[in-house]
Amino acid sequence: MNSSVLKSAAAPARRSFREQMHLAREDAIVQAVNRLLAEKGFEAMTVDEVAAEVGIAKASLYRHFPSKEDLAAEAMVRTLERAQAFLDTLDATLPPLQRLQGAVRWMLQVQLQGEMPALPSANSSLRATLMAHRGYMDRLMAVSETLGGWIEAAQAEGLLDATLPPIVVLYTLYARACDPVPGFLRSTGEYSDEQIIELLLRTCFQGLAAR
Amino acid sequence: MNSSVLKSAAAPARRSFREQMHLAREDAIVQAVNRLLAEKGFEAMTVDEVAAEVGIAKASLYRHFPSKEDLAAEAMVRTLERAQAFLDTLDATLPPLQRLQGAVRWMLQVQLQGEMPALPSANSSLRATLMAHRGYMDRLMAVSETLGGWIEAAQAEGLLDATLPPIVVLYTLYARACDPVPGFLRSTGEYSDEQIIELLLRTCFQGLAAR
DNA sequence: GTCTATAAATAGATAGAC
DNA sequence: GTCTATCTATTTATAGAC
Repeated sequence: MNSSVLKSAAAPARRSFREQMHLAREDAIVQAVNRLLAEKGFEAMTVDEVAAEVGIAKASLYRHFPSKEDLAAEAMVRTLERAQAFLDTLDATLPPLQRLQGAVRWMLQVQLQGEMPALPSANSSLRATLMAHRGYMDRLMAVSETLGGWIEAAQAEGLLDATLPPIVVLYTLYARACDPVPGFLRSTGEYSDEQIIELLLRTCFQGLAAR
Repeated sequence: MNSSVLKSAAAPARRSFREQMHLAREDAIVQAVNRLLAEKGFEAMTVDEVAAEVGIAKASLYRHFPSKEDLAAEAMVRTLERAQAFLDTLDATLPPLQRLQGAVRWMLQVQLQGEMPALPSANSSLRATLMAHRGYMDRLMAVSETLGGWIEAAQAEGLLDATLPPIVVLYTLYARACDPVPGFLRSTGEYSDEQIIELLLRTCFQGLAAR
């Protein structure tokens, strides 16, 4: 056997394997960040906790991500990608209003599973980082355009209140991702997660007033 | 003149003056805390910032309050007292549904004025402090009972969705105090505060779906 | 790339003079 | 009661050996 043949055949495979390991590790990191962001928010989450949860040294974390802000931004990006992927499965299979309800249902499920990273509060250091983060903003725009199209379609069909500006509807839907009500309801122990989601969908789309 | 007479006459007045100064200072402290809690939340707010905003040394702050948690708890208590005082002005003057809407309107106004302290996120160190804080819990119960009575009355009148558990309605109303939508809408520059409040009242009570 | 060890900055809280 | 100065713990981030 020619060693150069071996090399040319094995080298790509080994690099691919390494890359997969690398990606798998980064995935574990981002998952831990996601969970901690959901549990306690950006300010209260510490890099030490992330490292401990992943099971690696803190210095190793900084080989993967340059800062705590970038760590959080990456978690946000992954969540937006998950969201877009889910929206794509809904697209064109249902009437627009039901697609919007499906989107809210998904957000509530992810939140109740403890995997929805908390939005940065008004003046967080994270907010500036995110606004300047190209990957984040691009994906946020993509999701917003998908939802925005559904909103206008649902309004055109007369099923969604057409007197509400679409931006108001969009923000109201987004806000379900960090709604404290699901957590409060769960802490009462009175309702299952499925019941909580159905209740929230009703208050969101039908409102509190009698119909 | 008998000095003991002078003393007995003057001493209470001087102590009252001192007490007023004391209360005025504590009020300034709590106001600063309130503003900072609204702006950046408990974790991101630092005691140094509070001291700087009040214009006193940090050590002086700790003569008034034993810890950062107590500082925040006192701000919460004051806000609950303001809320209860406002609710009392509404009581028995309007139908229950309009009283509930008035309560939400008040919360949104206070929030837009930057005076609504942010609720503690799920696992905040503040949460444990608050749950054990007698003054806070008492006032929270009082507000909840007032609102709870109105909710049941509005449901009995058939104006509020009677198929929703009252606790769900109560939590949904409370959540308006930390709703991120008003801030997002304001940042677009498209709407006045009054318009934002009316839009939020509509989405809250009428829902997003067409009627 | 991972680790241990440590820097550098900042947090909450306190000591002690006045 | 207020101040300056400081303590102690914790945080983000890095250096340098392997």
